[in-house]
Amino acid sequence: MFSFALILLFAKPSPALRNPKESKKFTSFVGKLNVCTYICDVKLEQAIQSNKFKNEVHKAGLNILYTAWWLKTVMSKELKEFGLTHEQYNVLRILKGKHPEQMCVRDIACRMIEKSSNVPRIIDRLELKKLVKRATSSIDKRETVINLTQSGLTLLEATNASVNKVMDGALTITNHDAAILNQLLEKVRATE
Amino acid sequence: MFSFALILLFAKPSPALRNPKESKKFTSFVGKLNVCTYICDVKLEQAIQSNKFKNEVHKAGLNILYTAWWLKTVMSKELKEFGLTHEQYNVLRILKGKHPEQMCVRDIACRMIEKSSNVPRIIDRLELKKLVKRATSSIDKRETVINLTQSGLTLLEATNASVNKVMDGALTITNHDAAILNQLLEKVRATE
DNA sequence: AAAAAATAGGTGTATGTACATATAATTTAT
DNA sequence: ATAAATTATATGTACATACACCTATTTTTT
Repeated sequence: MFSFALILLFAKPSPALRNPKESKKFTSFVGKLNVCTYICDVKLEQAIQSNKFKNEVHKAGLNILYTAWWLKTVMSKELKEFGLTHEQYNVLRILKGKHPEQMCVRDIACRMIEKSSNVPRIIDRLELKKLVKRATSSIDKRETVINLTQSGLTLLEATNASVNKVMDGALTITNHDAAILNQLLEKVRATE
Repeated sequence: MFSFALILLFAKPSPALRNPKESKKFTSFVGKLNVCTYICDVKLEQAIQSNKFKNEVHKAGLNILYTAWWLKTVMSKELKEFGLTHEQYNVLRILKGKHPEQMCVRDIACRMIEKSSNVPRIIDRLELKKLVKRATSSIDKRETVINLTQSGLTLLEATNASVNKVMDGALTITNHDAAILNQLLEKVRATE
């Protein structure tokens, strides 16, 4: 459902037989679909047209990167309906978690999934859309405190239902498998 | 080792006790370290300072996004030594896979991990650095064919060793666990 | 063969990322 | 109490992403 955009971009195989090796490799995976760019691809091998991985660990690294890209694409497609980017939505949700308390920029940055996101500039855009309000903290004048506006709150509520529905639909995994996946991802990151 | 940049940005806890609830939540996780931004964080809860997940599936979604960000950061740090970005490195590796055959832009795009990367512009930068060469295909004049130069090949070889070492060091998971992880990630994406 | 459709690549714009640096305010060290 | 260090935020720049749109070329349709 959210895959149409990419299908439009890439759906048809390259013209005919100019590159027969290519088509062969390709069809050996999935018949006549040009899976290399079909967003619903299941297999990493198809998604990035490679099956030469050094080992399962290396493959897992690529798999994590690819799955994250896939998930972001699915989410962004949904968020676009509401005029929000993934990052703007993330900031709004973080603010909601404390609402009606306000938060300073640093506290928001700490809770971002992508730590190096440039929070001041994301807030610039939310402020332009009047979804949040900025003010200087009276306690510490270095701090900028941010507050959800009523319209920000309303938009977020409207978005949440839609996003949750898509997430539930897209992530086809049981709660039990998800728990194992969570453990493994944390093992992956367990650099000593 | 690759975490210094972020530690510098965020390492010290907020000044004192202005927000005691906050510090408490924080110290209950890891003592005196401000884990929220410590790049080697193991637990997602610490990394994004939240433990209110709808369910394990939802948490897995965030965990995948966070792990991908973490992995990209680790890799990028290493690639910077060679003056390459993650995406430029990805394109070079894809070209190497076919070398000495040349590839057209579309074939490269198909193999990218992040499908919507703007390949022509990434190639612009590689070309400026004389790591690749562009030419118009004689068979189909719409196509631009790209070739690794000798210096591109040399740089890639130098980079690979370094990147593999870091990947092996960073991804602390057994081959067996990685295989399970790969299966689970493919289940996640198995939208019907 | 001519018209229509599709394809490959490129470009423009808004947004975001990565990183260096700047400025004002606050805290710490002396 | 003052100087030095730190903190919070913002800004500038290069690179990348997301998406719309453009042009030249090739393929398909008629």
